[in-house]
Parts: sequence; C-alpha cells; structure tokens
Amino acid sequence: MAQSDTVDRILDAAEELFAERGFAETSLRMITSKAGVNLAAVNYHFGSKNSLIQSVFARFLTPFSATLESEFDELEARPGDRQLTVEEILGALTGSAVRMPQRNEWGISIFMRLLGLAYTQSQGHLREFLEDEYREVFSRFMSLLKRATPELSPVDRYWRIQFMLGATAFTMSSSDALRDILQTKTGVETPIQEIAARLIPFLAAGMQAPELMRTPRAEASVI
Amino acid sequence: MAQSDTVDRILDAAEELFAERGFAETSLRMITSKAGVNLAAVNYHFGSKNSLIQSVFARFLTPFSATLESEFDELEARPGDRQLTVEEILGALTGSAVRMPQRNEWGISIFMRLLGLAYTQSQGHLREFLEDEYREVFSRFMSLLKRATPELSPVDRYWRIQFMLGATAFTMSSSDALRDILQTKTGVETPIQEIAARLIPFLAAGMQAPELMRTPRAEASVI
DNA sequence: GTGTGTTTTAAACATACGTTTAAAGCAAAA
DNA sequence: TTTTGCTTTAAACGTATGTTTAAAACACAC
Repeated sequence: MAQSDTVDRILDAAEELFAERGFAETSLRMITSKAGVNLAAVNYHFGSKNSLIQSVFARFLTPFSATLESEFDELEARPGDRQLTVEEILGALTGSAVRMPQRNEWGISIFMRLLGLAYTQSQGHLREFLEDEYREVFSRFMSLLKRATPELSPVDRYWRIQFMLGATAFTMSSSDALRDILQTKTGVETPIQEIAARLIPFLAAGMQAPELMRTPRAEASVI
Repeated sequence: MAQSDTVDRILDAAEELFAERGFAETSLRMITSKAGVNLAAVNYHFGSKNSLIQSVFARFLTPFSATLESEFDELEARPGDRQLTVEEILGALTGSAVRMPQRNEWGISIFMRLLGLAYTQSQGHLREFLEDEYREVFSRFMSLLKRATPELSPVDRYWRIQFMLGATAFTMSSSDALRDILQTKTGVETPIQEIAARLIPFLAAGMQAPELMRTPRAEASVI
C-alpha cells in the first residue's frame, strides 16, 4: 500500500460505486475490495458509512462551489449593470462544472450522477449535510435567479426551480445515460457537456414561460 | 383477517412504504407488519419481493394506461385534422392521472412518486417489466409528440423528453413535497393538480425552445 | 536499536434481510 | 363428520450487512 493513500483509494472506489449503484445498494465490502484495502479501513478513517458518503460529496462540492462563487463574481462585476439572463446564470453552473479541476475524464458525469442521487435517494443525513455546508452558494444562486425573472410570482418561481432541478438531476442520474457515457469513454470526450448544452435552452425557456392564465378556457385545456 | 383481503392489504402497505422510502430501503417485515399480515404471506402470494414491486406498479399502471389510450383516442378523433399541441398531449397525461379511478385522495402523488423511483432506483427487473408491459402506450405518446414538434431534430427531441420526464418524476418524487401533500390531506384536495398545471407551461415551453445554435458566440455563452 | 504512535489486518460481533419449512387453521365439499 | 384444498402461522434458514476488537505491521523520532 505504498504510503497511506488508503483514504483516497476508498474515496475513489466509493464515488464510482455509489454513482453506479446508489448508496444503499453499495456495501462497504464492495468498496474496500475495489479499493484493495481492508474492510475495517472505512470505519477507521471515516467513522461510518454515512460519513464516508458525506466525504465523497465534500471532495466534489467544495472545489465546485468555490469555482462557482468566482464565476458568479465575474458575472456580477461586468461593466454596466445590465440584467443577467437566465441562460447566463445556468451557464455559470455548467461552466463551473467544466472548469473545476477534474480527477479524470468522466469526473463530471459521476459528479452529476451523485448530485442526482443525493436528491433522489432519501438519505436524510446527506440532505442535512449538503444544506448546512453549501447554504451560501445556493442562496446566492437563488437571488440571482430571482433578479433574472422579476416577472414571475414567487410561488411559480419556486416550483420552476424545482422543475429545473428535477430535469437536471434526473437526467444525470439516469443509469442508462451513465452506462452510455462510461461505455464511450474510449471516444474523445464524454458527451456530458453536450447534454448540459442541450439542457440549458430547455430550462431557460421553461423558466421564462408565460405564467398560466387562470381563465376558464385555460383551465379547461389543462386539467 | 375477515376474508382473504391479504393481497390487497399487502399491496396497500407496500405501495405507501415504497413511495416513502424507496424499494431497497423498505423491508418485507415493514410491509407485513404495516399490513397486519404474516411475514411469509408476501412470498406465498407474490413469490418474491421483486414480483411484489411489479404487482404494485401493475395495479397502478394498467388502469392508467387504459385511460390514457382512450384520452389519446379522443384527441385524435377530433373534427378537422389540425395539429395537436404539446400542451394538449401533456394535458392528456395529467388528465388521465386525474380521471383514473382513485383508491384514495393522495393516490396520484404516490403514483407519481413511484414512477419517479422506478426510473431512479436501478431496479433492472422493474425497468424490463414496465417496458414489456406498457410499450404500446409509450410509443404512441412518443409518436404524438413527434408530430407535435416537427421542427426538432430527433436527438434534441429525445433529450427533451428525458428532461420532461425528469422534471415531472423528480418533482413528484421529492419526499418533502409528498410529506407536505400528505400533511395537508385534511384540506379540500391535494395540490397535485395545481403542480401539474404549473408544470405543463414549463414543459411545453422547454419542449418548444429554439434549438441551440452552433455558432461560436452561442457556444461561448454556454460552456 | 529501541520505543511510540499510527495504520493495517483477520476475525468475530450483532443485527437485519429475503426466503423456506412444516405444522396449524380454516372454509366449503363430500 | 370427515375430507380436501387453500391460507395463515411461528420458527428457522442461510446470507449479507455495518461495526468492533485485539493483535500484528509499520514508520519514524529518539
């Protein structure tokens, strides 16, 4: 085991297995055998499986949120104070994901997939951890989005942010997509940037769609 | 146990627990104790946990897809052959969900949440089962959507359908939302129809957004 | 080289899971 | 009443999980 790179080997293996199979479906024995370390190493270095999960996310999210903050700084410090567009704000997100120092070529895919799982699998401890740890960046993103969509009612804005989150997290967490991506890792690059590029116009258009008119006619066309 | 309503009691309990906690996180012992039946009853009546999961879906999806088929029939049989809109097609989906005979007032929420889980949790057997069982309705929906968005390239249409699915399934499967919905079950009705009503303009706008222009300028604004 | 604090190891622990078994219970037919 | 077929029951099975233990191995300062 050379010198103690045990911690990193565990994090690498866990990250990949979690992304492939989810949290509950990945056992510590799978992780440690893939990492080539002893079973007890996880509890020795991380304390528990739950805090291993949190560590996997922290390793991703801390540099990502730092990059995102500076991306937001740039956007807001531009000459003239014209309004930011939804596209620009969403672009900052994917831009940060791409710019962020990558551990390997399909790092972004795994990152997105894990984010999707985080919201999808009901891991109470993870949700609390993420909300506590990255509250700042998230609320900054929210207020930027609020300024970019002044015409939306708060309740519609709330729901549409949920919709965006859903489209993104779900798409990224679809295991088939991941399989395809990993399968094409022989190609020049992962198509994840392309998915993001296709996603942004969809989200931006949805975000800025006219609000539902509450007339009888519109009502009837909707139920 | 009156007469043998054991099967239904198991299905009811399983459906609710699966929606709350996911498949892997719900044990047969939780299900049978909630249903008030013996542990062995599941394996006796359903054979295995996996086929119990499939039965839960079949009980939902079979009447739903029947309703949806007839809704599609109505749409297509309208006088004059003007083009269907995306809103109308999506409306048929939510319309079917609402019209479908409900077992209880928050049946739709649970139904949507389960659908989200089905795509999200990597249950290979479930995917196969759903694809085999409901292939027809799904491909009919796809071809309707294709006729409603002739300007889209096939690859963009494919991804945008994924995005729609994601926004819907994710929103409906957000456990917080479910908790709120169940919490307000004392109120007049579940707000799920309202969510659907807010969702449709978002999805329709996203679906019909102009495709990404592959010019250097647009490229730069996106990465 | 000895001693010390950290890391790794193999083994066991307690618990939970899905599934199976064999006996008991039960309703309707003979 | 006895028999028959289906259903329910309590108990056990085998396996897998996360976690803990105590000894061994190791690296490094003295």
